[in-house]
Amino acid sequence: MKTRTETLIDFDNLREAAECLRTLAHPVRLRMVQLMLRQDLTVGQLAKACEIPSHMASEHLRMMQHCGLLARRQDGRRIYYQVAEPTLARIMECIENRFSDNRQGTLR
Amino acid sequence: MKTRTETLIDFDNLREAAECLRTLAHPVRLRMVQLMLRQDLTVGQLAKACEIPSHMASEHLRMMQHCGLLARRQDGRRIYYQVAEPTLARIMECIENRFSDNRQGTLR
DNA sequence: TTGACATGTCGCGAGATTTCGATATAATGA
DNA sequence: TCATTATATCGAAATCTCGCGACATGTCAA
Repeated sequence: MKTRTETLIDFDNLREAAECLRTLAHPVRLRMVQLMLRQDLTVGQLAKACEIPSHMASEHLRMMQHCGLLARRQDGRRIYYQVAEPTLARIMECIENRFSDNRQGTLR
Repeated sequence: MKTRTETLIDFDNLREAAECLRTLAHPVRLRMVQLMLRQDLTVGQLAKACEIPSHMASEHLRMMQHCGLLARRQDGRRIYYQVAEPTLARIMECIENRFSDNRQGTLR
């Protein structure tokens, strides 16, 4: 049986969690995660979908890989990134539920 | 039946989602949310629990209220904040599962 | 080997965020 | 009213982030 304080995260882990969230907290990176959860895409395809130059897409993806959210796979000169952290899919579900336009008006 | 593109959030909403996540993405604010999900606490109590001066607690709380995550209730000169966004509880569950120390080693 | 393509790295300047002390407001009790 | 307590606001300094152009690397096809 778990007490509630067992799930109080210690401060070092909170710092790490905050870093991951801060990395995720960018409109382009959120879109990229949404796309990656739906299909396998290269850096260039993700860049095009987000309407940014591919060298900037590369940087966003590197940031997310760096904090463990993404994994990288190479195929020739194409690089594919995919979601590596299962929790991320669940968090995106929450966000999609809350921020999709086709929702029954709660807040705002 | 939903197609997947129905849940692709438009860019304005992504910006808003990113702002909420950025607001959440701070170790002290994460701790505060954890505490508020467990019990009703005043600004001063939250400040003490987080070992920060209460005027800084006040500022963190204001930020979270500003983007709709918290609600504010006054009782005399005490102010109580509480989680107003149901999604936040679900996101914190995800984070607690992923970052609690008593977990079966997945990443890292 | 050469050229083109795909991705990654570097460093800059503008702007945002964090932390903090000082000060302000507002409610309470003596 | 006056002092005290609880919370909030302001403004400055240090630090971090964003978007970008310029350049670098690595892979392939001819």
